[in-house]
Amino acid sequence: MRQSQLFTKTRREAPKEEVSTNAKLLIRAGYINKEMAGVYSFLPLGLRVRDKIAGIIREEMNSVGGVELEMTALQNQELYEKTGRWSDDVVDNWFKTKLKSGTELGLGFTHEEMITEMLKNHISSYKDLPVYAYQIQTKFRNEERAKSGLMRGREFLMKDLYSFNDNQESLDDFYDQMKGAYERIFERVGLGDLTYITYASGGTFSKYSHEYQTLSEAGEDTIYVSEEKKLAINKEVLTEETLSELGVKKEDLVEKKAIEVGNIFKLGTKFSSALGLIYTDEQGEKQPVVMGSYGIGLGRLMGTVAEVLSDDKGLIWPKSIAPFTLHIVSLGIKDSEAYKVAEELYKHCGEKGLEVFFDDRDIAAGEKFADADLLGMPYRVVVSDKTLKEGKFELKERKSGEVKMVNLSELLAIVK
RNA sequence: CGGGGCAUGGUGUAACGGUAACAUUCACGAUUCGGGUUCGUGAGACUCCGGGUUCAAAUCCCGGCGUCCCGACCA
Repeated sequence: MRQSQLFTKTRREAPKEEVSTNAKLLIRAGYINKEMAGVYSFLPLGLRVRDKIAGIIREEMNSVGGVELEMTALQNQELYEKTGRWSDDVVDNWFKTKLKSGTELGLGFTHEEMITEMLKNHISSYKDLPVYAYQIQTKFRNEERAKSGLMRGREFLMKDLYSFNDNQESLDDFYDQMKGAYERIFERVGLGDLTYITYASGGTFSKYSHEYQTLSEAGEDTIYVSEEKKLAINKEVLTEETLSELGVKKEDLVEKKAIEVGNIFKLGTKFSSALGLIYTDEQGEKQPVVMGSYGIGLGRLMGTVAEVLSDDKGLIWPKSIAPFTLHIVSLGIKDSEAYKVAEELYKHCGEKGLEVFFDDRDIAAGEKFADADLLGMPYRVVVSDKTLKEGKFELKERKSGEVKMVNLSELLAIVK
């Protein structure tokens, strides 16, 4: 893509009301636009990042047998009455609205009820199980306090997978597979080193649920990390009992702030019993389906990467989720030799299947460099009279700042 | 939901109770061309909304909306 075609503009300064690093940088760089507290639009570059994240999540969900669908945001009251979750006293972050007829509706903050109800049309025998269905869909939560940019929003895209198994053992087995999938997701988006599986409160049907927590001062959660075991314990379940069960000593744990980037949860038969999602087993007995749910907030994940992988100059995207891999900066004005060479390079890289962003604008070099740093593509290549004289390209890695003079094939090999 | 802060051109900041200023941005013209170059000319504001005090309110007081932070909450 040519930068001259991108309508978003970078800013020198972040809006004063934004304090969090992720919001400041993403707004300054033109990745997102704030509509109101906790509600952000995704602009072209931001959308590309979010789509990349979605792609990684899809691959990993599919790899453990997930099948994608999409449910609606509008949800009906009756369904939630059956599980007791319609009342504002029980769920305090509902957005509710009404049909013209006066019938009340809810804007979905989650989809356990809806998918369970829907699957009654599709599951009746043990032969129909397991079912692993997921979606990447917009959730609405009327948070009393939205905060920290993309970290806690009122409208946000979430991947939610729901598992349906015939018994606890098969649920447990799938649950472990999901742990693997989640680890791979966080690894692939560049947060692997900072992300810990974290034991958290499990609710009615299981002792623990698991959160994936990424270390960051911007986090809302306090966790206790065991570096040795590569796990953490949420403050909310830090008890003697937990410690002995996990085989860790209190003194080996380090208290840290962290961002919850994902969570997985065994639901048991809470929803299937309440809504009547029943199957017939091999013996002809009726049994409630055993469920689990598994969430990742895409915006929050993107915000987390922006938060922990950036520096004072701007964003630093891992190649896997960068909007573009290579940022070509031409320092020549239109029709100059440098511009022509840069354009050739742009076309050539495009033909090679590289995702390239071409700064073809006729502005000062300093501004281009500042923008490139702010936008944070993994690699920047400069084409100028200086580099032409040497017959090479100047390649800079955003993360390390390392600069190399390379020829075309070297360039392609590194950036690939 | 408790507590606290902030609201002024698109953005960031000034302005003792007395004509709203500067930077940036934007437009035009030069200049420059490896780290937001330099200069000129212009454009852009019912100072968040509603009340009140005062001869006079961006400024003081009350209420509201918005927003940020701390806490509480958080499948």
